[in-house]
Amino acid sequence: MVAAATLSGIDVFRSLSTDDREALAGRCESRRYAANQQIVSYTDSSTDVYFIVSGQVRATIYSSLGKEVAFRDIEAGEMFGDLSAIDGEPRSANVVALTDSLIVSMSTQVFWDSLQRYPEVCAVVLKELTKMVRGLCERVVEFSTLGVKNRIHAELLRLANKHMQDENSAVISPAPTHADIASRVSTTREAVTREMSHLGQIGVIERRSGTLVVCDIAKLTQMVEEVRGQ
Amino acid sequence: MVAAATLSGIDVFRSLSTDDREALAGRCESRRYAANQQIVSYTDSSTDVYFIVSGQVRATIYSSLGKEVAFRDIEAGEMFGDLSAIDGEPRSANVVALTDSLIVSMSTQVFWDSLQRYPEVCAVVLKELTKMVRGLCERVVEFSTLGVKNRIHAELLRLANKHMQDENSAVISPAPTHADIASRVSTTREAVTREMSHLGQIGVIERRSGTLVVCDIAKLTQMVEEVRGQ
DNA sequence: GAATTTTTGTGACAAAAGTCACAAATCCCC
DNA sequence: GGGGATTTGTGACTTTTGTCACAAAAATTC
Repeated sequence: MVAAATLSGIDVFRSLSTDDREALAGRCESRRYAANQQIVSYTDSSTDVYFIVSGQVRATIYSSLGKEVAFRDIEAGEMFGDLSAIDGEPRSANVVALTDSLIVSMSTQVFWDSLQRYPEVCAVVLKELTKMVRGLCERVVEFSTLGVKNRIHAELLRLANKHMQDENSAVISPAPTHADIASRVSTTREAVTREMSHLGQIGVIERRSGTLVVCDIAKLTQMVEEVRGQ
Repeated sequence: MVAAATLSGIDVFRSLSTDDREALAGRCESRRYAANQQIVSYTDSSTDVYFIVSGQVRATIYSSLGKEVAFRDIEAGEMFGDLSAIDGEPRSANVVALTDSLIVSMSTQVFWDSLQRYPEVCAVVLKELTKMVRGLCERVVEFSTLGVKNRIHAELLRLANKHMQDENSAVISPAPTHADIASRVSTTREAVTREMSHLGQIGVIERRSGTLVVCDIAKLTQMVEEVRGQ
């Protein structure tokens, strides 16, 4: 059982009236997860849908045997587990809490009910799926057309755009580790280290204590498409 | 204006009653496209949704500058252009007719209407999007974890699964060109040629006139995950 | 069925990316 | 504020992938 107010922070339900939200809240569960705790495993066959009230969570995909790929980080207000709820197939990813998190879950049944009953909810879900498709397309194109260095640029750019400070610079805090970036663009930690120190030398990024500063977004933007990384 | 019968071949509308289909058909247009004719360009800002009544069509994504990636082939009964209709963003891909095709189009407005009015339609659209997400995830994982040879195996396997003949073999006709396969898995034509002649030597595939025969699907399946291509 | 045009096959070489092995720098926790 | 754990930096080397340049084979066209 969940308080109606809890759902007001969830993107998908934001447009509902308080009454509707209350009705829905009565049919959800909520639970806390500690950092590093597993929430969904790509082996299990549950089909619940989850909503992050607070905290942050990471989805990791696995290849048919073993290797893992950082897939996406999911923030407060967002949803995950919808794929399995929609098509009934097994989960596509492992989901682990990055920080202590409060998470609401809903059965497939209730989820479908709400999609049918509230067109606004349905619209938001459609839009989220669409956004995922576009994001994934971008990633596929990136893998197909960009070399490792350029993919690193692209990833830094994405990070920068999420943390814009002013027109041309961004402060990313806490700074992601090189290994982290490497896993997102599928390369090795070493390649990231090398390229990032190069970017440091030419003054595009800078690192101070625990933060990463992108000083020249314009230049980085331009570098993404340049074939020669140097 | 479109005959109601025309829509009965479209997956998304299959579940509707004849009456509903008729109502909807009155609000659609239909048009023929010749092979190689462009249907949607990734530059234009239309937001119509298209449904393939007959024929076959190919969507190609473009990177921010120039390079193209074969994205997916779309068959009779399927839909495209839904992304832009849902989120209002520009088209993500070029779409070109592969064969002479008959295509029905529907305005964004009518599309949303039908999503709201007919829950079955909405459910199918949600499922299609989900399927795209899963397919793209698979592709991303593939790029991240598999080398070129293994990606070629995986692509052949996908083709084979679409054209199964019996338990362990498939006949693909017409055979795709090597350049075609190369573009789907993002490598060079030469790499495909080399790997395919190797597969021929070990008896996994065989080519006869215009067709490609996968004789040993089991072996191919096993090879996808093997690190050594040989 | 001769002449093109497209596809396929292959070798030699160049460039890109990954691996390994360690040293140095930072971070974090009592 | 010392000490262990984690993260970063870097060189040497291997493997993978792509590029170029042609020749051979097939498919198409007229």
